[in-house]
Amino acid sequence: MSLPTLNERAQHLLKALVERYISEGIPVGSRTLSQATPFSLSPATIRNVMADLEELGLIHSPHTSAGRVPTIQGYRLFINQLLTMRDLDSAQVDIISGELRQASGSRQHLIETASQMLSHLTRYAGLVTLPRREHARLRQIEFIPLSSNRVLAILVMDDGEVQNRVLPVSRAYTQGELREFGALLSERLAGQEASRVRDTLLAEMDKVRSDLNALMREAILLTEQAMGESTPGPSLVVSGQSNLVGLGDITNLERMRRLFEAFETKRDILHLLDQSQRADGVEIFIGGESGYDPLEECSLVTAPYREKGRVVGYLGIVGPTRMPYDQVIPLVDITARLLGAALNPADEPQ
Amino acid sequence: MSLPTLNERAQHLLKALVERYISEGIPVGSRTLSQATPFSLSPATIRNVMADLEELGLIHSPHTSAGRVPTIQGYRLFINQLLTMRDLDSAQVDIISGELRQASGSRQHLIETASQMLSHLTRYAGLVTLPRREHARLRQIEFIPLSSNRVLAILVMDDGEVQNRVLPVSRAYTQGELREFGALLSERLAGQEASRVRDTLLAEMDKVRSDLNALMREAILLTEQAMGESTPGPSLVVSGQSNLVGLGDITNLERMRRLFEAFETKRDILHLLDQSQRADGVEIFIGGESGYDPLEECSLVTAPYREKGRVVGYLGIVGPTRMPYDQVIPLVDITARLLGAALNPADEPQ
DNA sequence: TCTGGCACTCTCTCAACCTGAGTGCCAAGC
DNA sequence: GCTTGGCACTCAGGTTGAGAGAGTGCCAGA
Repeated sequence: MSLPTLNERAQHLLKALVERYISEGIPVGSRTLSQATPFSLSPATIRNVMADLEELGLIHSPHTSAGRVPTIQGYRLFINQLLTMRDLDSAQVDIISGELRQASGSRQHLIETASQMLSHLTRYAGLVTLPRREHARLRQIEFIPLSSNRVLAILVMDDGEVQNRVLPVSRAYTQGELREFGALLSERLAGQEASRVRDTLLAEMDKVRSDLNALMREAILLTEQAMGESTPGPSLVVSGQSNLVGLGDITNLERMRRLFEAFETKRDILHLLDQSQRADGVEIFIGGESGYDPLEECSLVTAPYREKGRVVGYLGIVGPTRMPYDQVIPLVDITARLLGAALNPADEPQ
Repeated sequence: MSLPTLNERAQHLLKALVERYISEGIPVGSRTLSQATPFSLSPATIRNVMADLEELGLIHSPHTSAGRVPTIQGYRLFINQLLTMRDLDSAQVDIISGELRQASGSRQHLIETASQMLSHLTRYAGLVTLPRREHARLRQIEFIPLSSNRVLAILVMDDGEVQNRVLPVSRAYTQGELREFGALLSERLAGQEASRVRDTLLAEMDKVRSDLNALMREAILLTEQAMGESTPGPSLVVSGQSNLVGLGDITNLERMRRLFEAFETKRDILHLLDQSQRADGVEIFIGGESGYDPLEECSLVTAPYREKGRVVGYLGIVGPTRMPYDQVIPLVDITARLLGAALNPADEPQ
């Protein structure tokens, strides 16, 4: 699957062809290309080069008398070697950072805003995964009685995230009892990373099992349960899906249905994003490269975003394979950076 | 806009025609209808009746040599006067109540499950509004310091709902100070309905303004702010949108795009559901009856659901106008009832 | 190695035509 | 007066064939 090496002329022609096809959306013929390129080659010469490119699997004809269209490999070579990025529109950057600043009150809101920015500015579908919480530290745990057999557990994380859950319990507890458990557990667990809390709790149970009274045991179970089902909501925020409806490139209706189904299910796309962590920056899956069938006629442009230097999530867009990569790639890149910046709250400004 | 009254024969024929059209999806001709009806009338006679029905605006021909199709008014009359409901599949009822029981741990999860049930069982899009919280009572307020200029406010409601929000503050507060505010406010406000908390707070401020210290004032503002932006997330849960993609009836691609946009925006659909409160039970908007353009070629079947006897939200489905109402209506109805039952947690079982 | 020329292929569009389905209307029958 | 069979008419949809347009492949010559 390695990309072939091309001489300068072939590179130039492939670049011109892909750019032309991206902007016009119709197969590019030799005549068109001969006019669009500064080499001033005749259409016939160009045809020869195109025949070579076709043999290499970089372009192909939909039919005999149509022009040429880039294949997935053609796009891949174009993006890897030939693409010249467009400068970012500074107005766009201002919009993104402004909106993100406004939303910085709530993590959830921040993620949603980032997703919307991506979809609005690209006119495709925007994706953002919720930031991973495994490195967040526990600050406090509280239990509040709701009724004789239901207790509300509240977990407060160091960064202000709150998780809560109603737990069924086997007997009634007083407010005092529950407050005491909360204080006890908070003391033991505060400052620990959430991902380790479970282990600590289990170890604790082993260590002191004999003199552990039933209440403590129950409290530990409660906490574990509350930690376990971390984020109940969706862990992927999709927006602007409707942008993909009339996109023309996606002709087959059944295929479109499956694409939307994928957006609803979220699981597979999330998995895909999680796997894209090979690269440090923007990563691109063209057409079937992702190996995920519903995205067959789409491209996925993703980037990781960071909190305190650690990658905690991914964002990106899904659009047609025929997409102005030179604009979209920088946009996804900058959005990831700005989201990262917005996630690290500026304590003590000035 | 009042519906015409029909003689028995016309009613019978209209009913047969609508049922036939709903099941087959192609315009119904006089010949077909003559075979399908027990009256044993000749096609010619039926043509006469159909001409009358057309004159009344209940059916119409797509073109000269096609059969007849119900108009919106035809559907309306059919639903209001002619429809005989199908008995509910008891297996379906079991599925719904089972899934809802499993999800009863979290309100959010419950709502999402209900929406998914609706979409799975109808094969259309399911909608559920989040339950209105205005009658929930406040149980407790807490403030937790996050950093020198950010405080986390947590509101716990009587039913176990928790809302939280990071608030920017102008100076650092100690944990003790904040705990004290929380206790004070909790005492004043506990047991009040959330919708009145704001007023109470304002009155309180007026009453004791002179000797109110800066901290108290700030705490009140904090609380108000936290109450104000009640539910930050979406207040409508949509699922199974992708079911509507290949639906055939929705031919126009642009129309479909706008339908999906409507699902994303949510606001207008939410508004529509809120306005459907005239009726006590299931309500149906056929095609353009809703007055909302993106739903032009769709029908909306909704029902309110209750908590403690009070209507707190709406659920329903969006599908094509040509829809098996006899099955969908009972399904929406029972789902609303079961959701209501699941929302009222059975304290002290046995 | 590049170029012009030429035959060839294929899609797309348009118009003409045919068929099948269903209607509207009319006159005859019960 | 309602019902029925008959008949002419209309229209959508499928098929066919011709023509235009675009682009290619290949070849011979510069």
